[in-house]
Amino acid sequence: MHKSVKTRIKNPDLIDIRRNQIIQGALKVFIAKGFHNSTVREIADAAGLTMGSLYNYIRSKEDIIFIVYEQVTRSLREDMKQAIKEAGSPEERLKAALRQNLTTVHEYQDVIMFLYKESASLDKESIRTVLARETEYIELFEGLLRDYFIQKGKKIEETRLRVSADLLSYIPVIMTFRRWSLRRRFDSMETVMEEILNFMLKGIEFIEAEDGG
Amino acid sequence: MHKSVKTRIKNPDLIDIRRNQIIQGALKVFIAKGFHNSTVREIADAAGLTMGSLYNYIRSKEDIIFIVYEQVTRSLREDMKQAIKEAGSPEERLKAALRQNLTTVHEYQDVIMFLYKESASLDKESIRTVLARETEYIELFEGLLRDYFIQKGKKIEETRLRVSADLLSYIPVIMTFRRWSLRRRFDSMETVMEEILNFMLKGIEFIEAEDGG
Amino acid sequence: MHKSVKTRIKNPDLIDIRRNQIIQGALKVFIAKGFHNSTVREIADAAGLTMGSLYNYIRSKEDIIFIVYEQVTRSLREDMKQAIKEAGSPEERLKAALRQNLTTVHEYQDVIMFLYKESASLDKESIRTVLARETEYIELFEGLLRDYFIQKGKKIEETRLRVSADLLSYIPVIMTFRRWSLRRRFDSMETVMEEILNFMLKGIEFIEAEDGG
Amino acid sequence: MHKSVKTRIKNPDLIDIRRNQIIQGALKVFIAKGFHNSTVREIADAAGLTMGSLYNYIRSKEDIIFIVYEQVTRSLREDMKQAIKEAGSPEERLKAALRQNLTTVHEYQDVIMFLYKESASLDKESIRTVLARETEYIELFEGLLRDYFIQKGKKIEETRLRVSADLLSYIPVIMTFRRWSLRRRFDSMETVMEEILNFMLKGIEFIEAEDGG
DNA sequence: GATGAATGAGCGTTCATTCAT
DNA sequence: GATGAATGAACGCTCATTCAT
Repeated sequence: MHKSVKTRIKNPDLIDIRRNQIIQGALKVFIAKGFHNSTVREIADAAGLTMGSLYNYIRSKEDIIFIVYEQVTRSLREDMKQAIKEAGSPEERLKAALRQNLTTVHEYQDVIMFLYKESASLDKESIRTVLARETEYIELFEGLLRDYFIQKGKKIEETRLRVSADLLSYIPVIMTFRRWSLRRRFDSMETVMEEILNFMLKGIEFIEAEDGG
Repeated sequence: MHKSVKTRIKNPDLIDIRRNQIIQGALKVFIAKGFHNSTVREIADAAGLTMGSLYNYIRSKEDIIFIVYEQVTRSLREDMKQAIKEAGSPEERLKAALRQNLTTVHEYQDVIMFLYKESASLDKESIRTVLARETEYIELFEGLLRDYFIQKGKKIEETRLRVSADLLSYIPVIMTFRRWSLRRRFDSMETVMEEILNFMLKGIEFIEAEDGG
Repeated sequence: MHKSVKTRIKNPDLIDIRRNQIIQGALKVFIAKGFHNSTVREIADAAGLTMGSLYNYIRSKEDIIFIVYEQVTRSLREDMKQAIKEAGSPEERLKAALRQNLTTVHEYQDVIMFLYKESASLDKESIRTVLARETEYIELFEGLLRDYFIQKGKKIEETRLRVSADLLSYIPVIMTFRRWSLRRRFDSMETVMEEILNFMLKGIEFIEAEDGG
Repeated sequence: MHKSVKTRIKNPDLIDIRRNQIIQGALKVFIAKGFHNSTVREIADAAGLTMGSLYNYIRSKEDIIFIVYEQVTRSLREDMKQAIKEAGSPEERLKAALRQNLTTVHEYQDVIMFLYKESASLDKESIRTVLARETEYIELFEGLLRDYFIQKGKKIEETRLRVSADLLSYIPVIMTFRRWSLRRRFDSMETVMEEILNFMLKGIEFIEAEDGG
């Protein structure tokens, strides 16, 4: 499962157990203080491991952030695939994806925030891996948009479609970056999310001038 | 000018000169290596100051990031005000603002990226200050949207208007966060920017189904 | 056989088997990286043992270097005794010893180097044991020199004889300490060895002004 | 003076003062415990510096051993040059060099021992530098031997001459490696040194069968 | 007001050793 | 008698901050 990061431990089940401890603990600490302000000791504590034991399962602090990224992005991808699978028509599938993205981003704001802020803390090779996963995610939206336009009999503009895929996957993240302000300025985040969904749907010409949520 | 950060120095002109040196130097270093990987020594060198002298104008490393934030966000706000001032009708003003936002974000990608990634390095009080400035910026968009809708004679939906203001000011930042991916997938960033602009305009019902750039 | 280092294991045959594994593995690792840069884990791996098993046969890392010293110096002594046994007259025996010493040192340069460099890593008591073995070796040369001088009918100068014994056994080691330099400056090590032999023979007045090798 | 090792300090006089403190302190610690068993903290203490201050003058623990090597070998070279300068004829100069080498090695046994044992602890580049210095030293002996043979009108055998240079510079070191044994077995080290000198002189055919010291 | 050497707490990491299974 | 995960003290090193000059 977590094969790409080398370990001194031989028992693969134990590796999974401990790595999950590490991921949970690290995520808590990283969210609270950011990668650079988190010490390995804190992470070990949060993971319920001793320093020495932690280092039996990773080789460096950077390995920790990498396995956290791996796990979180995998989990997000799987949630998304699950959400789509349950929908029927291309239109429903696209809408389901947009909703899923919104609710996931909302639900895991802290984690999402962490992902965006600390990507620079990954080493070169890890960044490549993570970007590849991100691209997968975007391409999923591309596919959904393509299917939708085909079904609608609309002409597909490649550039527009691909830019839209980027925008659609990212726009919900704005909620995360502006959350302090949004919470103060709006009664419920659900309303905000509806408005964002509308904005996105209009943006891709889904709806022509329907009014509201 | 830079009064909010305490200093040991009496001569106010000197304070401004030195603070600007610090800001320019620090920005260069921060963009290259991030806040945590930049040492105060490097910042001092980049600013053309000695360690001791630097500490005559700031009290801590965190002061540095704060004055950089202050300066950069002020500069962005001023550029925006300038851009709007030159436009005529509410519609032109809004469009000018959207374009200005896009081009500024594009031009100062590194700086924008730095602003977003390192906000966690600001202390509580600084964050409050910076968020207040950000809110000013958003409110500027709110005003432009309001004027535009009034002129158009459209009914103003408060929530939608305010969410849109958030989205419009932040969507261009997507370019920054996804730049590596976008550069690889698109021939020119100008095309991408046009598509983003279209997406935003549609999002706020500016255009009804025009097709293209 | 390896009784002096305490062990938890009862079966003496197994002790010998495992100790030999340890010695062979450790020697390989020590030669490659030196004592301090070798980890017990590496030694265990090289010996084909697990960490836990290794510690059933030694009590500490220092025990390992000690049993390696024991084994290597015993082996060198036995080779020397063998070489002498085969020679006839005192003169032949002395020359055989000098040649054997030279070729052994040449052949086992890495091991010899290790012995000299890492002696400081032995604990006080081990050093005493090892030095005693070394003295045996020197005394062997003393005996050979004494026999030779008696046969020659020469007056024996005790001090000179004993100092010579030290010099004769150690001069070949110069090859080891200066090997990089010697390799660069001379075509063949065989020539160098001949010259060293000549030098030693002259030093003990063996040869009076013969010229060459 | 100590230019080759980078430092954060600007005042060159201070660099020399502190580096000398470091060298003296480090040498004490290294001699007592060897390079690997010495901690940087111990070295800092022995040098009368704090950890942080020490690291203002060197960049790594390996830098410390390098500047120690530099200083010690320079000092040995200078002593040797001084000793030769004062002698007259080639014969006298050669003898002076041999004596100087013997007495220096005797006097600085601990330091010499350290030099020979810990050369492996130098990094690649430092080893090159140190070996170059060593070669200088050997070549000095080569030159003295050459002058001597020319003066004597003897035919010069290149290989023999060069091997002899190696042997002559190194043989005294045997005293250092065997010191515990020698001290026990001989009344005075002066006698031992005389015998070694004789051995060397005979080895290079200086003396033909004179008897004794 | 400028200088830059000094400080020391705290970081990431290693590894000899133990001991429950 | 073998296994290998757990341990934690100690290592080399960094760097924001201070302060005598």
